Amino acid sequence: MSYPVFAVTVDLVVLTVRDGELNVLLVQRGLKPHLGRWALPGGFVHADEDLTSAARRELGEETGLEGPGGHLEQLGSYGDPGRDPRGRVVTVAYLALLPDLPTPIAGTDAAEAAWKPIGAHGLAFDHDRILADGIERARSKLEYTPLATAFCPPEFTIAALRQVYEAVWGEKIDPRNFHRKATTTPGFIEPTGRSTEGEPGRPARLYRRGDAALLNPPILRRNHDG
Amino acid sequence: MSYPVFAVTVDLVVLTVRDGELNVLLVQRGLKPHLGRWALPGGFVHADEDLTSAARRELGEETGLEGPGGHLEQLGSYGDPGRDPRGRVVTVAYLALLPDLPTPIAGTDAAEAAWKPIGAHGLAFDHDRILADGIERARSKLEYTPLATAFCPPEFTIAALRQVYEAVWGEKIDPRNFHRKATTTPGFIEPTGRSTEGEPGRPARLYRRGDAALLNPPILRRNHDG
DNA sequence: TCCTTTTCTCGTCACACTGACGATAATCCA
DNA sequence: TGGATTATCGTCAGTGTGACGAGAAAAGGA
Repeated sequence: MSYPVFAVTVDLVVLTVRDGELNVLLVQRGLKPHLGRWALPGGFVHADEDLTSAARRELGEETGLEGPGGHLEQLGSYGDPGRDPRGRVVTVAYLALLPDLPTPIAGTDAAEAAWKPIGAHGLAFDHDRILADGIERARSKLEYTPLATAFCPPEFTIAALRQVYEAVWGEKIDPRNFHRKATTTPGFIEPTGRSTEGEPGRPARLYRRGDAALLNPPILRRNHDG
Repeated sequence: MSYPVFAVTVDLVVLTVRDGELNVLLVQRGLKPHLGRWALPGGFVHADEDLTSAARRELGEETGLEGPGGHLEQLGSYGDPGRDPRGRVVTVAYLALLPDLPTPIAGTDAAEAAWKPIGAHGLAFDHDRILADGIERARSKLEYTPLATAFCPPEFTIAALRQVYEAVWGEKIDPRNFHRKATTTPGFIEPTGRSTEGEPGRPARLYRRGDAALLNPPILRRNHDG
């Protein structure tokens, strides 16, 4: 039996919230093709490596951290002929949601790595589309899952959680209604008993993520026809 | 630059509703490996072929029909080393939802093709897991999208639409509440003006799918902790 | 024809959830 | 000490939903 030969890569859409804004991890390519252009971090899947393991390895190489917290899931595969001038390359994209981390480190084949606000970048390959798909997946998952906590450190305030929603969705949310929603949705968050100190305003109680896999009822965006 | 070499296949989770039961299209393998075992239909991606095009081609070869109606979307990729004894094979799984069709035709490399009720099959490769993922995707999508109409012919009654939900979710739904929900959710279905004839009971109005991409508000299952 | 059965369609009611917003509590800072 | 700031709790009207009653419109049998 004969069949076409492919190369397989993983590419990562790594999202975090910095200063109330949704950011994506990009690398400046240090190799051809698209040398010097910004792209999603990624690389070839090794010969005896699981797809998810490859994604985790790349994530560790690019961020230097895969510690507790955070979230990694498969986003989808992209394999148009001609998407990579080197030949027939199928990429399996993964979506990672991380709490705000120190500055990323450049990988071996990247000249530079940096957090960038989401928006119009002219990324290499078909990475603009992959990024758009990842953002839409994140926006959607915040509605039905407790994944917003993946953007937060292990202990967080309800206000910090609300700011995650506001950053990812790009819309303001009433703090009082969100507080009620977060505290009454079963399994979403659990109180730790501790509170913040030294911050302006009334101290806020600290929570950790709950054990629910789905939010019931969900937290729905106002208007999204997409 | 050197990197590992892969083969890429597409596999299809083709679902339909027959006699009030959710069915999946399976083929009996006519080639090694796993000769004689049931498996999801699929095949290798051609040298100059888009992933989605490959999925559509395989769907046409297996069902003999890709006419109007129905739905096809990418489900996910599976690439564990060792999932295929022939070597390193990554498969891109697609989910297809179709109205009840005539008996499928066996493809070139399949001994037989048949609709089977979903349940415990000992499928070839990792197809049991892919099938489970596809079913869960379908169940979830029925909540937030008008995709239940993909299981129906171009014109259908509200009762037929409700039976799709009941078959996919495996739970009974109150006909009166579902009727209210289906008729008041904007963009879900549109009346055609026609009605059924010759069936027992009061004639039912016929509808066609609306133009909404998302159901707002969604139609939520009762209890699903998954 | 008349009655029963079947299924569709419309209504009602209580309850839960949500958005809008007021009010109070608890801290920091000048 | 007083003002600014933020967190937390309450209230209330509007909306959506589950449970259920009841009428409408056909087929089929006595």
